[in-house]
Amino acid sequence: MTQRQLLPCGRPAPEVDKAKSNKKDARELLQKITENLDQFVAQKNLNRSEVRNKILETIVYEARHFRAPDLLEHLHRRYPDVGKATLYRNLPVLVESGVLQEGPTDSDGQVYYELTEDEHHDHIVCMDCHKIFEYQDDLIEKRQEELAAGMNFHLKNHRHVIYATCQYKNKN
Amino acid sequence: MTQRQLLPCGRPAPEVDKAKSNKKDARELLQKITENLDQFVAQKNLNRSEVRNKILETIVYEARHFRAPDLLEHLHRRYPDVGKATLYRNLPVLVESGVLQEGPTDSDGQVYYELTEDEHHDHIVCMDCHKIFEYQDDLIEKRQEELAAGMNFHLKNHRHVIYATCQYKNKN
DNA sequence: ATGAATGCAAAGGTTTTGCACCCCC
DNA sequence: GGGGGTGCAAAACCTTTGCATTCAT
Repeated sequence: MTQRQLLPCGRPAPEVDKAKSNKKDARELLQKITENLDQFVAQKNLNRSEVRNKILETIVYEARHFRAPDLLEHLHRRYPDVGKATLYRNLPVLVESGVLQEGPTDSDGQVYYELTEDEHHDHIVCMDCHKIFEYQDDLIEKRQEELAAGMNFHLKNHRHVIYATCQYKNKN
Repeated sequence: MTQRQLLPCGRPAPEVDKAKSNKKDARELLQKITENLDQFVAQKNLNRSEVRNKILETIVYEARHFRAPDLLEHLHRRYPDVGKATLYRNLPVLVESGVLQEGPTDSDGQVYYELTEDEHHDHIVCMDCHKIFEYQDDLIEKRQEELAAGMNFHLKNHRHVIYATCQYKNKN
């Protein structure tokens, strides 16, 4: 079981930055998800688009775990000329293509997106101090595949969030 | 492992209505969550409020599983004079008090609330036909308690959603 | 040439906030 | 009396949509 810490809004806490660099190298990751997207685009007879690549790039370099408005902000810093409507029109495409998935909501109901190709992890959030930790447990991973199979479903994805209180009593 | 079906928006499918009547009797449930809320209110030195009781009542009788705007609509049908700001101001209180919890998001990212005191269940949603099934699995329930304990967290709650495709190939 | 993708601005919907008033303790 | 709690209206915020234009194939 592994564990590492994120700040409430999903940004990595300072001590996790090292862990972040352990993630797939950004260039490699970007290339992989670009391929995935291209494949989806081809299959659906859509057109390739430069803006979508800018969005992918921004996600990989700035916000692997984000809410739509956050990504919009990052995107505008990198590419001020991209319209927000375009981002909002593309998010569902990225989800459909499997590049993105919805991540956990924080304790205030905000929906996050995250890269599917990034390391898989689940989340445990502290209801007192609102810190978000990541963990990964093979037993649960395995069990839910059995469950889905038992219900005649083909498991595609899942989200597991534990709400709890941690031992550090720093409220808010 | 139990399973029953909800419509995409979380409303019970017709054949589940029977199951719904198996739930805790509404009056009893309302009383219980009212007590829970009262306790929270006392502990936090808040004031009791008639409007909050109206909200609880509406939740129990109209919408045990809802998005904020849905609840607002129900509330206004029962109590047209309650301001929407009041509802939005009270939702976080109800979550903090433990009466409500965030439910699963549907595949379009909408956040739902649900009664904590209602039967516990997790959700499996079909990414093709968007049906939502409920299930409950003791092994996973137990395992995540161990996990939380192992991380020195005190487990309060959790959410587990499986995204999958079901065997019925009825897209949309 | 055709359908997809885009930017802009406007619209739509949801949630929050300021303020005056009221109510609970 | 003081600090919640409330309703109203306005504001803020997020997301979607219409439309004219540009782009990819």
